Formats: sequence, structure tokens, C-alpha cells
Amino acid sequence: MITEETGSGTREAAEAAVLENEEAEIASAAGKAEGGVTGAVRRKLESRRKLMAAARKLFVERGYHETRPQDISREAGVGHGTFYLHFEDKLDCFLAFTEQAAEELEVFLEAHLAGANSLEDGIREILLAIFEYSDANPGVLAATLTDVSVLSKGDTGRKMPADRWAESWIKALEHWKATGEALADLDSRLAGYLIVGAIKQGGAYGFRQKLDRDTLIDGMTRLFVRALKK
Amino acid sequence: MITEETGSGTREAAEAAVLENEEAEIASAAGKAEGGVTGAVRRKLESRRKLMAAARKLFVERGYHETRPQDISREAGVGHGTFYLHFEDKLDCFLAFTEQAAEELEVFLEAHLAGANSLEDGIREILLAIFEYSDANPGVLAATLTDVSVLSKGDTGRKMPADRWAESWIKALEHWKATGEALADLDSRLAGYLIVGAIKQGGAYGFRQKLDRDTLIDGMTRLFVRALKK
DNA sequence: GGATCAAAATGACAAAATGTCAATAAACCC
DNA sequence: GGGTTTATTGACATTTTGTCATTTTGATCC
Repeated sequence: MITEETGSGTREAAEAAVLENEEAEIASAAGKAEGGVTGAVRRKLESRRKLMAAARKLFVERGYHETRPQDISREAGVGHGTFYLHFEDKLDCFLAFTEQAAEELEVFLEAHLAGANSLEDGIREILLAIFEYSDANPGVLAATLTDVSVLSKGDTGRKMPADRWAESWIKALEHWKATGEALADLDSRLAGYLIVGAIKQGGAYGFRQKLDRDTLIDGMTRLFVRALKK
Repeated sequence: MITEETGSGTREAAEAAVLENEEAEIASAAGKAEGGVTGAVRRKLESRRKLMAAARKLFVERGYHETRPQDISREAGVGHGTFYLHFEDKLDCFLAFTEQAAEELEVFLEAHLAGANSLEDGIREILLAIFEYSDANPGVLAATLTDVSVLSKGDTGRKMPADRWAESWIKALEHWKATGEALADLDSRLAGYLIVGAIKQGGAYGFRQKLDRDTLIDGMTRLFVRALKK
């Protein structure tokens, strides 16, 4: 009989490691917080939170392929079976992670776009914010935007981060159309997707080549503005 | 003892199915062709060709995830071990397929760009050719451009189709800079990558939405031209 | 033409990765 | 505090991938 790890001694250590990365959640260890939820519900929520934190850590550090569901469970300090209690399968877990990160980035970008900016300033501001987020969360953006079509049997039936992101751009483009700064007959939907694709590929290129960030932002901004401006 | 399939009866049938897709290779069944190569070398080449054809068929039809190395071997009419004789692993096989397709597309595009076109006509022409290729080879383009970062332990050390494709665009952009049609101080390298990304994402969007092809090409051409033209 | 050698192919087997489920523990309720 | 529900657990089963000893095939030499 070969025991499956998560030895009790290891357990708390692993969980502690995950919790370190949490901020406002430390209080929860005492048995409160989490919106007052308590008992069984809270227990389940806590497991999920730990799994999500572990998944994020490992997917970012090692990538999808090199991360085993087992690894995530161990890192989270829960049993292996618990993983499949919270996620359909490995892909489902990965998608949950990307959706979380996409949500996070969206909030971050909204915050950086509160003021009504001109088309050029707005675009530059968004790109700047993206790089800022990427610095603060190394690897997350790349992981989030990876194409999972190669992993899924057909359509995942989910809204991918890139699509969500495109929607944000579309909203912004519509705004600039309304202010009369952007082409009046611009197809905002198509343009939104083109921009997202350009940023993905261009960003990867810039990262590989270790391009100076300002150069990259300037280059992108210039082309985007030229394409969109009235 | 559970036999591993590829029963002799099935064998020829499978191989025949693959051979159907071949054109000039039928003669090779007689024992000649293939550049005069014969014997052992030729035998190996033949195996690889059959495997490549089978891999392409299955990767396109079912996708990466749903295609087992076993399936490819069976479809090719060779033993399972032969697969690993020709490819490092499944990813290696997939990359070989994408490289083949990328090569093919490149040749196709070159042929469609023989004449020295103006910037706008040239861009439109390239996009048109891409869609034409995509029609003639359904699924191949999508498969080729998929991001495999999610499958590889670190860098694959290979030049991906998207990069190759970007290089083509860069060359074209340099040409238009030389003719004075494109921005004199354009960063062709960055622009090349941005365009490839835009086409990937925009193409996927158009496909999903079943956009009219001309609408899609017009929309893309317009934005690209505006961004690049002097 | 058959004995010999080298390259290629084969498929049973092994390892790795993913996913399941009966048994157990924890929380809940009366 | 015991009966019930819900979450957790890890040994086990399945699937997928990869290996290697053995066999087959074709070239070479006599």
C-alpha cells in the first residue's frame, strides 16, 4: 500500500505557503470573515480558495503542461479527490484561473481609465496599464491569454479572456466614435478583436526581444491611433 | 495477451485511405519515384510520409487533444513504435505538421504576390489568398496557428509558423517602405507581428460570427492600410 | 542464391497522467 | 448525542504516452 502523500506534517506547511500569498484572508484562519459564511459552506469555499490560489501559483510558475492536478492539491494542502470535487477536470481548473485573472485585469484597467481620455491618451493609458499589471503579476497575463483550443474537445462553451478583453476595447471604441474622435463608420467589433490579437502577438514579440517598454507602447499606440482616428 | 491492433487486414485499408490523398505519389507504390531513392532509405521516407499525412488528417479533423499517437500510426498503417521512431513525441509530430503547413501557405502566398502590388492592393491580395488557402484546406490554418505554449515544457526551440509568417509580412512592409508607400519610420518588425496577431484573432472572430468574407477582408484592409500608409 | 550484417519496424510492456468512488470525517439539526 | 447530510480523502482504475527487446526487411558479399 503506497500512501498518496499529503502527509499530515506536510499538509499545514503547504497550506501556510499558499496563505502567505493572501492578504485580507489571514483573519479567516481564525474562523470568521468570508462574508460571515460559516460551517459547511465556508469549509467548501475555503477549499476552493486554496485550490485556486495553488492553481494560479503553479500554472504561472510551471505552465499548464507541467502542472499536475496532484501538484495543485498538494500545494493547496487538500486531498487529491477534492480537486475533482471543485473542478470538472484539469482544463476546467485552468479556465477558472484565467477567468479570475481576466476579471482582475478588467477591474485594474477600468480603474486606470476612470477619466474620459482622448483617443490617443486613452490607448496609451490602456497599454501602460496592461504592462503595469503584467509587471505586478508576472506570467499571469501570458497564461491568461494562452489559446486552449488545443486542449479542448471542441468548444469549451465558455467566454475566453481574450473575448472579454475584446469587449472592453469595443466599448472604448464606441465611446471614441461617439465623441467624434474615431472613424464614424468604424466596425468597432472587428477592430476590437484585431487590437486584442495585435497586442497579444506584439506583446509576446516585445517580451521575447526584451524591447524597451516605452518603445513598444509608442509603436503600438502610433499604429492603433493612425488606424482608428478620424 | 491483448494484441495491439493494426491487424494485417486493416493495415492495407488504412494505408490506402491515406494514399488516396496523395497525388504524384501513386507511382511510388510501384517502387520507383521519390527522387530515385530506393531501398531502406526510401522505406523510411515512405513511413514518414504516411505518418505525416495521417497526422495532418487527424489533427485537422479531431484536433490535437483528441488525436492519439496510436491513432496516427493506425491511420498511417504502420506500427505504433514507428511513430516514435520518426517523432520525438506527440508535440514534435504536431510541430512537424504545422511547419509543413506553414511552408505550404508561404509558397501559396508568394505565388499570389508575384506582381509588385501597391500597398493597399497587396494587403488585400494577401488576405484574399489566406482565405482562399483556408477554403482549400479547411482547418489547417487554424491548427497551424494554434499556440502550443500550453503543451511545451518551456521553449520548443523551434520557429513557430506565426513567426515565419510575421517575417513574410516584415519583408512586404520593408518593400512598401522602399517604394515610399508606407510610413518612412515604420517599425516593420513590430508592425509585422501586430498584423499577424490581428489576422489570427480577427480571422477567428470572423469565422465564429460567420462574417461575410468580403466584409472581413475590407474591414481588415482598411485598418491596416490606414495604419501603415504614409 | 544464401549467409551475413545493418537499418527499420513492430507491438507487448512500462510509466506517467488523469479521473473515480467507496469509505470516512466534519458539520448540522432535532 | 445520535441520525442525517455534505465535504473530504486517498487507494484504485482508466487512459494516454512512451520504451525496448525482438523480428522483419533490404543491402552486400561470396
